[in-house]
This record gives sequence, C-alpha cells and structure tokens, in this order.
Amino acid sequence: MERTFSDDEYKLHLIQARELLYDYLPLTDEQWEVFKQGFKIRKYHKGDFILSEGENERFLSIVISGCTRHYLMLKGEEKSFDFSFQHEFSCSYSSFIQQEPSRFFIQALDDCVLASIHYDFLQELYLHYPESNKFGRTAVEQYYIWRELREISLMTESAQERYLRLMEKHPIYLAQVPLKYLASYLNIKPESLSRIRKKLFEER
Amino acid sequence: MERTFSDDEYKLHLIQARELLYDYLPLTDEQWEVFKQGFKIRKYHKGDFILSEGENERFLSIVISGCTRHYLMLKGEEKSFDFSFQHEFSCSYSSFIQQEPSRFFIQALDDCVLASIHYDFLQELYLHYPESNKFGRTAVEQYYIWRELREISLMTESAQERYLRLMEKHPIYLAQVPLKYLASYLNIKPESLSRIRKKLFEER
DNA sequence: GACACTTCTTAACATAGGTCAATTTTTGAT
DNA sequence: ATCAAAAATTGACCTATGTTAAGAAGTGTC
Repeated sequence: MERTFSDDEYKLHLIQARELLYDYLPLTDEQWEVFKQGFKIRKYHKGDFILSEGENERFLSIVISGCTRHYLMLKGEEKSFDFSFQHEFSCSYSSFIQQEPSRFFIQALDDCVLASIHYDFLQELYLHYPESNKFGRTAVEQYYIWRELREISLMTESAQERYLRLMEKHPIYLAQVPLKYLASYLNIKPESLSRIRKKLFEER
Repeated sequence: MERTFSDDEYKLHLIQARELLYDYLPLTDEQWEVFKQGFKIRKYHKGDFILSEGENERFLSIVISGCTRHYLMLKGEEKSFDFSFQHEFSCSYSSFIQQEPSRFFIQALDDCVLASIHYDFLQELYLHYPESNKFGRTAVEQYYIWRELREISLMTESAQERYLRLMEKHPIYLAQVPLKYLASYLNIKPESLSRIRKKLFEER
C-alpha cells in the first residue's frame, strides 16, 4: 500500500532522487527536466508490499531512504535474494525488462521512499531520446555485476565465509536486516546461522 | 590462441553474425554497415583459451558456431559458470563493463567461431550513435535474466533438481559438455553427479 | 510494565553432498 | 588396433547444513 505526503516533501524527494542518481547517470538541467516528469515518488511503511509475485514490475526505482527486501516464496518458505538500501536500485528486474509476471515480492523492510521511473515512460525516453538507453544500460549493468558477485559467492563460499564477508563488506545488513532474512539470503536456515554465529563468537 | 582463415570464410561468418544477432537487435542495412566494421571474427580450436583470468575482456562476442565454457579457478579447482552455444553471447561481462581484470577464464569447449565487437568500438558507437546504447542494453539484459535464473536455481533447487531441469531444458548440455564440467556447473563434485545419475537410472 | 507474538538460540538427530581411494570406461594419439 | 591418459563410476566414510522441538530473548501494544 502506497502512502501519501505533501507537495513540499515530494519536491524535496525529487531533488534527492537526482542527487542519488548522479553516480549512475549525471544529468544536465535540461535532461533532468525531461527525466523528472517520469519519476514518481513512492512512500511505504515498514512491512508494506511494494510488489507482489505475479504482478508485472512497472517501476525501476532508486531507494531515497529506508530499505527494501526482495524475496520469493518456495514450498511455503520465503527466500530472500536482495536488500536495497539508500542509493541502490530496487526493482524486480527480469519482470521489468520482459514485462512478465514477477517471481519476486518486494517489501519495505523499513519505512522507505523510492523514486520510481515508469516502464512506459522509459520506453518513450528510449524512443525519443536514444541517449537515454544509456540510463537503462547503466542500471542493468549495475544489477548484472551484483548478480554475478552473488552467484560467485553461492558457488564458491561456505555459509560461514558468506557470513564473514557480509559482516566485512556490508555491515549495514547486520544492523538493519533481521537474522532470519539474512540466513535465507546466505542460503541457510536461521538455526544454521545461529550455530555459525555461536562458533565464531566462541573462537575469538 | 586465435586461428586464421580465408577472406571468403570471414565474409560468410560476418553474414552469419548479422543473422544470429537479429533476434537481439535487428539492424537496417545502413546500421549494419556501421556495426560490421566493429566486428572481428575469431576462430578457436577445442581447448584454446579465449580469455584468461586477469585479462581485461575487450570483446563482447556472439557464438557463431561451436561452444565456449566460462569458469574460474578457486583453491586450485575449476568452477564452471557458463556454457555458450550458437546464437548466445559469450563474454566475461563484468570485466567487459568495468574494463577490469576478469575473474573468469573462457575456453573453447569445441572448435568455435565468434563474432566479437571491441569495447572501444562499442564506446565510440554509444557516443556517436546514441541509439546503439540499445544494443549494449539488450545484451546485458539477456545476460541479467540468465544470471537471475541461475541464482534462483542455486538458491532453491537440490543438485538433483538442477540436473533434471538441465536435462529437460538444455539437453544440448548433456550432449556436448563433459560431466566433470556439468557437475561443477551444478555446483557439485563429479562423484556426486555420478551418484545422482545412478540413482535416477535405477529408479526408472 | 505485563502480555502476546515474533525472533533467536540450542540440542539431538537426519541427510545431501564432500573426500579419498580404487576401478572401469572412454578418448585420443600413434 | 593398441596403449596411455583422462573421465566417469563406485564404495566407505566424513561434514556441513537441514529438521524438529523446545526454550530464551526480544519487541510491540495496551
């Protein structure tokens, strides 16, 4: 469920969006005037669903504040695949690209604000401003690199190694994400994560 | 090591390249005249290295014939991540995008011919023909979808389930890829794949 | 601040897949 | 066709993680 807010808030968030976007795609004032028409600022409360399985992902979003969790349901169990924090993209990307039903749920892990660009608007941009393909390309390239790192991790590391690397590289996950979701992100059960944490604690 | 061939062969392969590319990116004759200047046809014998770990991936390639294997070395062991057959892209993509050293080796699994577009040429294209960003975007989108499916598989399926799905969806892998590589692609040891195959055989 | 609800931890036991070592089968070179 | 090398299989045993069940520690609500 989407939440509402004031015009002033909306404008502020749009400015933030441009700033956060800057690293991926620095836009001239002129370009921004075009782009910003296509952005929708969306606000969610902790626990709200941003996207549900089976829906087409219509938005490519950048997280302005808060964080989101991407997961899928399998045999009655949740499997967490991604967490998106400020400055990162949040999108069920395969669904977005193909405009096919998403296998993933996206849920607000905390209160959060997203700047979301609509699929149709992006297609229009691609058509009328060919250089905007660069935006789509850059976004998906970022996504791709992330996915590849995840896959390498899943293929080559033990659960404990993944946990240790997570602590080192993304301590924010430890701080913000409930352990049961982290466990599933590490591809183990919460009980196994507990054991690993206990063992690491005892060893030091 | 790259192999050589005649002018006629070269021209033929260029034509094939355009055809194979068509599904990803239909090009007008005019566009093709520009694109084809950037393509290099490369031919390898079975076992040749197309890219080694530590090298920057300079080419985005489409497989015209034969097949390639992408793998990385970890603790003295090979881990296979991808096989690319005719019509598919073959590229150490993160390295290509970031122009940073590749973690992957790419090896000719059979004699093969690739149509490869050079990184620099592609950047020029992006610059001078903004619509060509669409090519880069489409290629990486394909890659992304593939990576996501792999990740879902690794996260949610047992080795046996992965093997069965492979048999069903990509029987060509069974036919063309040595079991030791398939095992590593399924993220298990050859001994375990043997056991799975034996069990499946006895059950029917 | 008491209660209910969720999350986290612990322990005992089960299992998929890993390890090691030996054997069989396949492949490739001559 | 023969032989050596590589790939695939098998069996005995091991280990990390899963399963189940219980209890402890948080958290949010009135």
